[in-house]
Amino acid sequence: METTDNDKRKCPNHLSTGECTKQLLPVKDALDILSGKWKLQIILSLTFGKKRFKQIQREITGLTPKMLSKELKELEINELASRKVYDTSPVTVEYELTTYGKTLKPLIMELHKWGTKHRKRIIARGGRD
Amino acid sequence: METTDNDKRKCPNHLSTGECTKQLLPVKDALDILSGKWKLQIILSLTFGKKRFKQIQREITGLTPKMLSKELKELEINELASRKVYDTSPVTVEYELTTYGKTLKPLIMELHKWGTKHRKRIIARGGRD
DNA sequence: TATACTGCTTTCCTAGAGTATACCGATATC
DNA sequence: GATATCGGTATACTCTAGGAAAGCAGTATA
Repeated sequence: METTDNDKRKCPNHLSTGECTKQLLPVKDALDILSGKWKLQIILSLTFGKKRFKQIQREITGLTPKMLSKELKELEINELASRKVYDTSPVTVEYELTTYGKTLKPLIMELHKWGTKHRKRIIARGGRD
Repeated sequence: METTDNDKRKCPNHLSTGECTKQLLPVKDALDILSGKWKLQIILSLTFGKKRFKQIQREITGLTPKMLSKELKELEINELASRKVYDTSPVTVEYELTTYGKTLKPLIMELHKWGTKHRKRIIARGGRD
């Protein structure tokens, strides 16, 4: 399936089609976990420290409890965030990035950096589209 | 709407709710453009050099012409990629990252780096879930 | 008694993301 | 004439991300 005639013909920079496809695999894996409208925003919110459910919801505009709950579950399953329940009065739940979740920081920071420049750009042109 | 009682109460690390929300804005903007299953994969593919339609499709497994066409249009609209048509025999079309599109490289590289580590992790546990 | 807060869950719904398949005109190859 | 390649478009369909709204148990406040 690799190094066929098809394979070597077009990709510049010494990369065959098959090699390019290989380069894409990790990106695909990352995207599987991180894609969607909310996940990276939630993770960014948690990089500032542990947070409660309502607090996260308050910070992220437009985020409904249903989505937040769903996304937090997925983050837990993928071991990016942890959930701690405290047996207090109306129950307190805290979410926090795991050690593994914290490895996403450089990525998030790049996203934030790029987003900041991009935001300036679209504002300079008077809004988007 | 900001600096109310609500505002200062819970966010640790000296960030009020409103400040956290502000930090999230650029990330939201970036996500608006980059989210989805294919866009970042296409951009990564183009960081290796200019490519033709079919070549991109060949590299990215599972990508249908309809989606590719749609995503490329959106990348064009957002000035991340450019499209050049050559008046050859059955017509040649080449896609390339714009200068602006190239500013995404560090982000893509972080994604690739994280994805690589993540991939090892999930493979080590024998698949995901 | 009524209202409001917390941390959710549940139900219902829709827009649009994504898939599958076929087709187009041109040109070239067999 | 049959087939293939290139850069798509058309049609039709599935599926799920995401939104709106209500509810629930427990506490508190009035």
